[in-house]
Amino acid sequence: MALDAASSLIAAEGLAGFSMRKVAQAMGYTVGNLYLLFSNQDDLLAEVSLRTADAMHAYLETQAAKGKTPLDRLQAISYGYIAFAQKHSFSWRLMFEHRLPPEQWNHPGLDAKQKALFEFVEGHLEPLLPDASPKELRAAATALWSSVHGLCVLASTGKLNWSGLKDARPLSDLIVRVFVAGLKQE
Amino acid sequence: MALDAASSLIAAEGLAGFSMRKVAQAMGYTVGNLYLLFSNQDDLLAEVSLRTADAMHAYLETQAAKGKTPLDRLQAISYGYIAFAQKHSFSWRLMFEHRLPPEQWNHPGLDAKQKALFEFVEGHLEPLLPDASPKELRAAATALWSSVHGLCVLASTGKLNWSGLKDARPLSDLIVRVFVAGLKQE
DNA sequence: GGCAGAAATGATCGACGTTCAAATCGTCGC
DNA sequence: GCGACGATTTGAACGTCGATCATTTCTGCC
Repeated sequence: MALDAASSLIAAEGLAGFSMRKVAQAMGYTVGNLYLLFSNQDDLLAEVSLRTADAMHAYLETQAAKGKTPLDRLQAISYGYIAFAQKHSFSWRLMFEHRLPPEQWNHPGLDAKQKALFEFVEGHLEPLLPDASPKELRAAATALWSSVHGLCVLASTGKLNWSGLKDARPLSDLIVRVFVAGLKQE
Repeated sequence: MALDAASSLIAAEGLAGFSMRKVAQAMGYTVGNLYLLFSNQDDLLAEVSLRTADAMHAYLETQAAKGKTPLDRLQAISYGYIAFAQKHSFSWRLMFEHRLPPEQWNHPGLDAKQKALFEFVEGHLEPLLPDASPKELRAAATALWSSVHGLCVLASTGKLNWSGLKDARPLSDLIVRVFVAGLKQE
């Protein structure tokens, strides 16, 4: 329930408006108590990120199921990613803006989530590349998903506003379509 | 020289280790003085980001000049981007991790730099797409550069470590090559 | 009721961004 | 040399933050 309060606060105010005191107040406890549940603020935020990652992954699964062809599914996943990032903007951004102190960069949970997400994409890319080796497939999935992620990042931070491109979805379509077409040709 | 001190501090300790007091101490002044030069911390950091953007742009120009063919040049630019992000990791990350308060999202300087960077890529993509309309060209350049950026972001935050892919450059090559190949086919 | 162990508290610390009255400095006329 | 006045610089003060931990409060059991 500390996690509930923290997630709500992040969703409402973002990382900038977040504080341990606000979380404590929202859950009806005092600050000291939070440090009995989490070792520090980073720890709490990492748990919130984990939650968001789970929710996003589940959402992407439902979106992927809507596609008829493999290419449809990849595009549905990309759309879902963009939609999730826009709808839960603060929570989504937390996953990337909250940088753990480097000594625990290899957070076991977060690493596993990252891996699961990439493998999820890999699974949907595989039918389109029947002749690819596992290594090639992994590289292709990583490259494709990094691309979609980059688009999402720039769109969600307003760094594409300078051009008239206010909707990221056509660009997402372009990336997936062109990337898959180029890959088949390799 | 306030900017020099601030840039050095960011380069050395990153956004997490940054404080107005440290900047003041590094330049031999006291904190109050900084607020006569910059309206607040966000303002100072925005100026540091601007500097970094300029330095990066200049560096990418030199890298682009090394390529013989248009495709070579695009790949050289991508390599340069990755190299810059790795070499000046903290400074580069500042440009994206430092999120301005939303009321001044349209910082005139930063927007101009963003635009210049994308148009720079656009200029190098153009020879490869002689038949594209200006709108198609812009979309293609935006998509391509977002992709390279996404790869760079994930690589620089260690979020690709789960797979064995420790070097981002092969993936950069893959993205540029496959993307251009797919585009030609559109 | 009394008591031990668990649970929760909140005063306290140092550091942060930011402000602004006060102190210091530089440069004139005399 | 002196005084004076504007420009420059200071650093104490305010409120908030993450984090700590001695103290208090609660809970279940005899």
